[in-house]
Amino acid sequence: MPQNPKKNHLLASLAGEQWQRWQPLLEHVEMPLGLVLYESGKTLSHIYFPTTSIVSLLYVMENGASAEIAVVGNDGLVGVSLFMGGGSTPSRAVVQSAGHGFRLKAKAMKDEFDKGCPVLHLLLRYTQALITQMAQTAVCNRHHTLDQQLCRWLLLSLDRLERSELVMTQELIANMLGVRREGVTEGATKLQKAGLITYTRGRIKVLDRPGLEKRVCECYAVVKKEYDRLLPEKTAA
Amino acid sequence: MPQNPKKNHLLASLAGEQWQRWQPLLEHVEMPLGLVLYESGKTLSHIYFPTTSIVSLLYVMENGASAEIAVVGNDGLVGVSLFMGGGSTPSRAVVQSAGHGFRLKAKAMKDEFDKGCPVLHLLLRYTQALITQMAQTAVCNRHHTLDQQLCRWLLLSLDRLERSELVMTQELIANMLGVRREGVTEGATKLQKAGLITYTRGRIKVLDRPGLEKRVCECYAVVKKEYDRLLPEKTAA
DNA sequence: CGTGGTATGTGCGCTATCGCACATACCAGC
DNA sequence: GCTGGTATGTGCGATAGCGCACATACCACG
Repeated sequence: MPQNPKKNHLLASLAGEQWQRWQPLLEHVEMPLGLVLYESGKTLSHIYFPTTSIVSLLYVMENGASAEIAVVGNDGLVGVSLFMGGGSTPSRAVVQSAGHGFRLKAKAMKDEFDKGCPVLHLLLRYTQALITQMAQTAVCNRHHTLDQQLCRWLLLSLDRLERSELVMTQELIANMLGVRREGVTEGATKLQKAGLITYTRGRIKVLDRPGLEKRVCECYAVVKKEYDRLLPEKTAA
Repeated sequence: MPQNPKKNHLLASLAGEQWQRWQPLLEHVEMPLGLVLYESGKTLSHIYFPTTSIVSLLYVMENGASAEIAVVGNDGLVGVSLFMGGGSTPSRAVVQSAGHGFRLKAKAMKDEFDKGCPVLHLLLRYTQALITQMAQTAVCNRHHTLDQQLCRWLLLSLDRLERSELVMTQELIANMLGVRREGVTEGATKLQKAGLITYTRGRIKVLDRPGLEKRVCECYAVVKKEYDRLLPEKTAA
């Protein structure tokens, strides 16, 4: 049942009276592959809480090339700029793995945030975790090989879904990582030959997660550790 | 007089009663080259407001290589994790250009933040601007040439100082950009030959700022625009 | 059961950057 | 004014990833 908001870890950690207030405001939404939740520079109308979907925050360059800045799944929310005060960002949010989620009207969100301490602190801690993911993306882009980045990306995505299978073409992954499609093919072939994954026409199944973790660069662990530290409720769930 | 806290744009935009409360809490500090304001993972004791110095947030990898995640100067503050709730981050903050600044005790800062709306919103908007800088660093690392990144770095640093001269060896710049020192030498030589800068043993003087802006990638403008949008007080100052 | 479109595999020359090894050039202090 | 240390310039082979051009393979739909 994708209709359960509590599948989102942030929503899951809302308690008592807070939850009573939010529950009626949450609107269940389907999130098909490719749906754009917000466009660069546009004011956000809603804030999204993915449950069974994954959303990429990505920057699209003038020449059309792109690069992913961060991934958001059932661990978080899309649209921090709403409560951070900017109302928009220079990035785009696109559904990268189809599924479901919930959303909250911008105004309702902002009122809630300004009102009070419990949510405020939770949301800010989440934002800090997201900052870490962005920072680490920058580092990884600079220093690590395509193979390592592919592993990082797979693991980050897996952590944000319940399944061990991703519906995702190599072309799409290449857009996210900001590399050539052929490069992803090569990397994926290596992983396949090593028996870590199998994939067929847009479906990647992870067979050996520990194997991926052995190949990934330190960036993955840094991000994971920081999410666990800042959002311990999630780990418990 | 580097003793004037109002040289920092965030402090400058504090008004009336708010400012009255903060002023006595601010401690003037000298910030020599290489000073580490906080270490990866360590709890912050103070929050820093640079006035005439520049601080780099940088991630140091296991193998010792590094990459800059963002630059902070008189436009902002070092230590957002304090009010974001984490208290630490996986990055290090190092003084990259010697100068002065002010600091505030962690506890005082946190109390102020929790207390109230006016500062809270200012600080969050600043944090969002910082997020943009990080995101753009990731993009730039992925897609742009060393030459372009060098221009971006010079411009970002210049914007955060009052002078048009940077005290900075090529070795240091290389650490920030996460590239080889020789690469910086090459890039800098090109800029020198083009008459855009002159430099001698750790001193870079910018002769032709518009020239740099012509060479830089879009990343610089994206970041600048977002800072201006989110922190309009600064532009006025 | 063929057919067209999408997804994946592979080869090849090109370029930016790396890693390393030096050559020079500048400055400070004796 | 020499000398040692730091900063900068340069050359060269190695390589990861790019751009492009195709070859194949799979699936959906008629």
